[in-house]
Amino acid sequence: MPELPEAETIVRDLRDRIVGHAVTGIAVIRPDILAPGLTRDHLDASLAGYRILAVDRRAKNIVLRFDTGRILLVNLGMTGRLVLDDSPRAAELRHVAVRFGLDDGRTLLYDDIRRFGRMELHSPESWAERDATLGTEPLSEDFTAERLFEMTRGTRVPLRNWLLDQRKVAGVGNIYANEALFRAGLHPARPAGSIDLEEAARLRDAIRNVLEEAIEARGTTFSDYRDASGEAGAYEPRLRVYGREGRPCPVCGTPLQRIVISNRSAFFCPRCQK
DNA sequence: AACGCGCCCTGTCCGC
DNA sequence: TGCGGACAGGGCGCGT
Repeated sequence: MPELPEAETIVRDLRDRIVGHAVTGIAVIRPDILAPGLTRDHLDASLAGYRILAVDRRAKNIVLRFDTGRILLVNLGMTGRLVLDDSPRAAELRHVAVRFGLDDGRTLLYDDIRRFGRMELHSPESWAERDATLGTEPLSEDFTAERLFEMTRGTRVPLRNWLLDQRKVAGVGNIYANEALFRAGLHPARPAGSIDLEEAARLRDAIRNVLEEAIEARGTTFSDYRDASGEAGAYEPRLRVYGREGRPCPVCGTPLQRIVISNRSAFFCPRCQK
C-alpha cells in the first residue's frame, strides 16, 4: 500500500485542490470497495450537495470531512489511487471504482486494481470510535521512546509484525517497517518485548526519520502507488533494504537477506541488525 | 486475549 | 509464445 508517506502526499495535494468544493454526485462502479452495509444511495444522500471542509490523514487513511460533520474515510489497500481527472495521467486509470463529481466540473476518481481498498462513511460519533481503534501517530509529539518502550512490554511478536499492527503505531507498513528496523540496527524477527529503552529510542527515531524522508520524496512507488495527479513517488531508489535481497548492505557490504515472517517478506542485514 | 494464518483480487514476472 | 506458480506496499475474520 500506500503507507503513511504515500497517504500524506495524496492528502496534501488534495487539500489544496478540493477543499471548499462541494460534491455534486457519486457513481459507484465497483460496490465491493464500500464498507459492509454502505450503498451508493447512502453515500449519495449523505455527501451530494455538501462541501468538503478538510482533507486529513489518520494512519494510512485519507479522511474527507464534510460541512455536515460527515466523514468519508478512504483506505487505499494495496493498489488504491485517488486521482483528479484534470491531471493528464487520469486517462491511464483502468480500474475506476468510484467517481465523485465536484461543483466545478472536475471528477475525483478512486481507482483500485485489486480492490483491497475500502470506503467508510462516518458520523462524528462513529468516527470517534473508529479513530480510537488506531494507535499513535508516529509523527506526533505523543510518539516518544518511553511510549514505544512501554507499548512493547510483554509481547513476543516479531518486531516487524509488531510495527504493522495499526492499533499500536498507526501508518507503518511493510516497506517502512523494514527500513526503520535496518536504520535502528534491530533484527525484524526479534521479539518486540525484548528491546530495551535505548533500542526503543533508536527505533522511534528511525521510524520518524524514514517517514519524514519518504514524505519529502512524495512516497515510494514500488509498483502501483500514484499521487493525486497520478504520478509516481521518488523514494524507491533510496530504500536501503526493502526489495534488495542479495545486494550489499549500504553500511557494511554484507549481502542483504530476505526471510518470510507471517507470510510477508522481511529484508535485513544479517551483520548490522541484532 | 493475543496471535498466526488464510483470504479478498488483479497484474506482473520468472522459470520451464 | 504460453503457462503455471510465486509474489506484491493491507487488513479483516477466523480458529486456537
